[in-house]
Order: sequence, then C-alpha cells, then structure tokens
Amino acid sequence: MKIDKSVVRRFSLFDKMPDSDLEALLAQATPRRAAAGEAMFEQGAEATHFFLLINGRLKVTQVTADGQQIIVRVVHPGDLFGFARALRRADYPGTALSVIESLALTWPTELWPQFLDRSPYLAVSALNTIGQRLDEAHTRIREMSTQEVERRVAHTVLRLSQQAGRTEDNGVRIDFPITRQDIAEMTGTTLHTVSRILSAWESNGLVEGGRQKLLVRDSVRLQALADSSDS
Amino acid sequence: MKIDKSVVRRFSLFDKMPDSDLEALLAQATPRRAAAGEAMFEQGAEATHFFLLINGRLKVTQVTADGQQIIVRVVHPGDLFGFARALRRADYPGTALSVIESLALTWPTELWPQFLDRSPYLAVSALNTIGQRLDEAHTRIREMSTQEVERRVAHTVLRLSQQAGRTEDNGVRIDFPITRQDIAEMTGTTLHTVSRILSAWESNGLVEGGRQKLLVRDSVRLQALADSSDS
DNA sequence: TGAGCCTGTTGCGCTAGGTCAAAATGCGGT
DNA sequence: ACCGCATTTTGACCTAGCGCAACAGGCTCA
Repeated sequence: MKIDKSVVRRFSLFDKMPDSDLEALLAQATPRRAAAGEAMFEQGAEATHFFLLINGRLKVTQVTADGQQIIVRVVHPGDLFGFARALRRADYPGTALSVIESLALTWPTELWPQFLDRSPYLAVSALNTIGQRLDEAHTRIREMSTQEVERRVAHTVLRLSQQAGRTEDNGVRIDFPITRQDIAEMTGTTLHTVSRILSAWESNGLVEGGRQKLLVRDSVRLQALADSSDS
Repeated sequence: MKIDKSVVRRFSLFDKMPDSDLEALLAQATPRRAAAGEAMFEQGAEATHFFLLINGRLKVTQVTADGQQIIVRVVHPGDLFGFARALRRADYPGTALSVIESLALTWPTELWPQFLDRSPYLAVSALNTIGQRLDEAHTRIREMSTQEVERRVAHTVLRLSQQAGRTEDNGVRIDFPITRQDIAEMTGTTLHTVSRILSAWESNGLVEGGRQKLLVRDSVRLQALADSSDS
C-alpha cells in the first residue's frame, strides 16, 4: 500500500520539506494499521522501528511491577512516537495501544539518523518533540506534587480538548473514545473520583459526559477552575 | 583559569575520547564557580550556555505560578545540565542552584552541535542522558500515581544514596547537605510527613538523621520497604 | 430481543497524609 | 558563651480522596 505525500503534508513536521525529500522518506516507510485495542508495540519489546501516526489515536501506557497501569501520553495524528532507540534505549518503555482504528508509518530504527538528515527542519522538529515530552513530564510532576485532584483533572481535560478537540454546537468534543478510567490513569487518581468530579461539573454545566464521551461546554470556567485554588 | 583534562577524564562522558579532542573541547570551555546558594542559571532566563558539573552539587528547581517549588533533579559531578537549547527551548525551564560550592564548565549553546560532533561517543552519551531524563521523569510520575508517600521517600533516599553516597563505617552517607524540605519537594509531599517517616525509620535502625544530614544504615531493608507494599 | 458485559454513578466509611501550632535542637556569627 | 535563625520534631486535628459495594444504563453479539 502506498501513502501519498498529500496525506502527510499537513503535519507541521514536514512543513518546509521539499517534495522530493518527502517522497524519498515515504518510499522508505512501511504502513502499519492497528484495529481498536491492538498495540503498535509492547512495553519491553525490542525497539525495531519508529513511528509516525497518520490517523487514529493511541495511548501509550506503562505497567508497574505490581500491575498498576498509567497512561504516559496520548498520541495524535502527526506525532512521532516509539523512537526510544533514538535515545539509545534497546526496548520500548511503554505499550502503544490504539484507541480507535489507526494508521501509522514505520521506519526501521537504523534509518533514524538518515531520517533526521533528510531535512534540517525535521531534525529540529524531532528535538523539539523530545524537549516537549520532557516538559510535559515535568509539568505533570509539578501538578501531581502541588495540586489537588480536581485541578489536575481540569488541566488534563483542557489539554485533551486542545489536542484532540472537535468543535460542536454546544462546546468542544474530545474526539476519541475515552473512559473515566483513562482520565484517572492520566491524573493519578481513581475512576471513582474522576466520575464524581465529572458528575459535579456536569450539574454545573461545565461539561457533558457520556459513555466514553466528553464534551467541554464551558472551557473558560473550566480554565478558571484549573488555574485558581478554590472553586 | 585552566581545567586540566585529567580532572574530567574520570567522567564516563569522555570515556573513549582521544586526548586531542578532549583538549580542544576544554579549550573552548569557560569555568563557572558558584558558592553554596548561588544559581548557575535561573528559570526563564535566556539559555545562553550549556554546562558540565565538575564538582559540587546542584539542585534544579521549578517554581509554579502560585509559588510552590519542586526539585526536578539533583545534578552530580560529570552530569551535563542546562542544555535546554539543544532541545530547542529558548530559555531555561528551571533554576540550577548550587547546594555546596560548585564548579562547572560552560559552553555557549551554539557550540552544542560541534560538541556532539567532537566524538561519536559523546553524541551517544548525550542522547543517552536525555533518554534517562525522560525515563526518570516517567518513573517519578508512575511512583506518584501509584505509591504511597513512604515508598516514594524510600525510593528517593535509595536513589540519592546510590548517586551521591559515600560509604562510612555504619552505612552510606548522602554526600551533600539535604533538608527534609528538599526530600519533600522531590517526592511530592510535605516536610512534616518526611520528618515523621525518617523519625520512624531512625527508631527502626534503617537510617540515621541529623541537621541536613542523612545516613542509610540498612539499605537492604530500606529497599525491601520500597519494593513491597506493606511494612 | 434478550443476555451479558462494560462503563459509569453514587453512597458510606475510613485513613493517609495534609494543615496548623508549638516546642526543641543545632549551628553560625559576634 | 550567647543570641538568633534555620531546621527538625511532635502533637492534635481534619479532610480529600481512596476502597468497597451495590446498582444502573447502554452496547454488543447471538
């Protein structure tokens, strides 16, 4: 199967790359499809490829020694992921699970240096991405250290609505199926607490819930809640 | 002032670098000394240099909008730090505060690419370092999400004793001044709770405390406490 | 169309650990 | 040797949020 360059051109990663380079890059890639619930790669497996998500949605999870799971990150179309090897890791540190039917391009890890050389913009973008990952991680640590659960959930929901929001009549819809459990694993709490918080928000008109659904109705008030200490 | 290559040779970063390259690298560096309590760079300042700690000890802190502080990382001799710019950040994301009198080498950020090119080992090490940072951050997130405070403190103390431990007659001493407050900011809790925990450990013979001091007497039992759920 | 399952809701009790307050212990400077 | 400050300890109290449990509403698959 062949991926046309028009499909990936919209991603900022390839913003300023000449057509010829982009085509060469795509020629080296192998597409990889994963149905909902299927993994692109598993935690601990040898890192043989790195990936670019074309469409769909993934969650990267880690499981602790005692079986607890956390969601490290949500992967959106246009994101590079699974480039562990680039940071000199032999195996994938997490599992990339597709939440909905997803399509990614894959390249063998050996091609990473070549991938970066293909264009100075690409190299910059890739480093940028890594820097952002670090930032996000530290932000999360800061939030978990200093904020109570409700504010953390607010931040997380807002982030999701920005990264994966589709505007609707009465608000911004999170554009992929997400459970209370998922949100709990992203904020370091339990699904019970998340459920309670969302219920409270719903009766205040902040959001609108549903089975694996979430609609942010009033992002301004939600933002206010996320920023200041008391409601 | 001139730094001799023998001083830095012991750092694994320069393990396999030829003398000539190492000398050239040092020739481009400017030493920077900071007294205890002084900052090498401040959060938000333009990232003009990257650093290598020669000796001393630093803590990298971040302050939240509402004035709360957390400790992102402790920097040990031989560690690269402040290479924000390499990840395409314009400013330093945190403040690097020296805990004791410290000496670092600094290079202008423009030299980063050149720095990496100097030796393939160096490039690998640097990427390695970034990968480790990400790992550490995720480990911390995982711990904060799933473990109770006592286990987190145990992990943190053990990590410190491994990274900055000096073996003494009756245990391993954390080889720089560290307060209960510091440990609290590393684990996401309060100094009160840390104090209580350490007191309890002290009466069980696990550690020996003191003003800005900490000695791990029984790392085996401490490790056991860190690994399993109940005492 | 119904059975079963997955996801979400809600009540209740409990406790880890935060907050507030006060006292004790060093430690450095004069 | 003494004063003042920073750090630590400890107690008492209180609450956010976790664990447990029961139930309800959809969705899926036969």
